[in-house]
Parts: sequence; C-alpha cells; structure tokens
Amino acid sequence: MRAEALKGHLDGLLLATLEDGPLHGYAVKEALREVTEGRIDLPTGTVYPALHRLEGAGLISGTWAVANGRRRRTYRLTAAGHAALSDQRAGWQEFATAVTFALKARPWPATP
Amino acid sequence: MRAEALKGHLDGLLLATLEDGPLHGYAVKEALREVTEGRIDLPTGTVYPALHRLEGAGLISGTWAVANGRRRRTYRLTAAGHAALSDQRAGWQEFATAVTFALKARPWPATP
DNA sequence: CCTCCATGAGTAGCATTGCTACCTATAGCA
DNA sequence: TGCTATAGGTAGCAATGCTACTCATGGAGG
Repeated sequence: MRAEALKGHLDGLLLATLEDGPLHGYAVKEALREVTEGRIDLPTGTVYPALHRLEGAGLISGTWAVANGRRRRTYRLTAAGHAALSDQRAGWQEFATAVTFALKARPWPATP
Repeated sequence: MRAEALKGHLDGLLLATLEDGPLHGYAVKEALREVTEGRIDLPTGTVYPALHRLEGAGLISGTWAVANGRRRRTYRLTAAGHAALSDQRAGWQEFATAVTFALKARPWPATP
C-alpha cells in the first residue's frame, strides 16, 4: 500500500472502526489491521496523533482507564462523529466512483 | 469532493488521461473534468505543477507547440509512464478494496 | 473601443497530513 | 537479564494539492 494513498481517508477509517463500539487507541490500530487482513497496518505514530485530531474536532471522546497495569485511553464516537462518518462514507463512494471511472482504460471513447 | 481526498492519487489520474493520446496541460484538465462528469475539476495550480512533477520523474514527456497564437506544451506518456500507470491502477484497486471494506458497516462481526 | 471570458501556462507560499524515529512504561516469557 | 507485545506519546520531516496571484492571446458583447 503506497504511503501517501491514505491521505484524507484516515479519519473515516478510524471513525468506522469505532462505530462498532468503544476501543482504546492500540485496539483501533489492531482492529483496522485485522478487518483489512493486514492491508492497512498503521504505525502508532499515525494512529495516536490522528485520534487526538479527531478528539480535538469533537468527533470522538476519550476517557482514561487502567487495565493490566497499563493506562489506556478509550475512545467512543460522539454524535458529531457518527454524522462525520456518514459524510465520510458518502464522500468515499463519490470519490472512489470518480477515480475508478477516470482510471479505467477508455479504448476509443471518441470512436463509436 | 473533499480537497485532501485526492492526495496521492492525482498522478494516476493524469497518466490515465494521457493514455488515450497526447494532450496539452489545459486539455488534460478539461478531459479529466469531462470524463468524470465534473466530479474531478482540478484548478490549474494543481494540474501544471503535477505535470511538471511527472515530467521530471520521466513518466511523461512534453514538447512545445503553437496553436491559435497560444503556446502549448503537449505531453505524452513515456514507457515508464505506461508502467507507472499500471502500478497506479493495481495500487488503486488494492487501496479502494481495503478502504471500502474497512468503511463498511460491520453490524456484529464478533457474533456469528 | 473597451471589457470580459475562455483558453493556456506558470509560480510562490500555505496548510494539511501521514510517516519516521524516537521516548516512556508494564507484563510476561525465555 | 533481555526481548517482545501491549500502550501511549512527540518532534520534525516530506509530500502534495490548493489558493491566489501573474502573463498572454483571441473572440464576443456592450
């Protein structure tokens, strides 16, 4: 997976991962990796700042907890987050359709 | 179409547009707009630098010409450009599949 | 005649964003 | 004792598309 390909689509993926229920940061990363069968395996240096961004934007809310002697920050979608996820899904559909179409080989578009 | 969504995918779109035959910069922009029915309508400040990048990378080659008193730079795909386009197509397929899957609502994945 | 618009090319500088490369800490296993 | 997985974090970099301009020609409308 090319590195820059993800730009602009990460937020939606994180939100979608949190849609199923609250998760802490590391679990988000793992869930995304498992769901995509390893195709999207984000470094922690990508995940944590992104979650902070989303929290700052009010799309998710985090709370500290402790489990197994380790501190965790558990995130859940806010109402705004659910709405944003809807937008992201719609935006992705439109984007993917346009790119797929534009990328398609057009053998002889001007010769019917 | 969100602005940042395109990041990392622009090159492939431009290469695909040039696959059908040589075009000058402005025509590339117009062709891409028409092919996608206006969904991808790039500002010239995006197109020209991108074409320069692609030319610098050896994926396209440009030659100056004059038509209707206006100077044009006509670009065509190089062999490397054709190869890069193949890679872009494959990469896009993989990326789109992964994102579509990850973005999909997973009602109860853990409860069979 | 003058102005506006489409065509055609270009650049400087900005903002965003994901990544690399680090650091800290605990639990468990070899 | 050290390594690995888990868990969270940051500083700074590099890439990339966009905004907002500049310059130029030709044709249409007033």
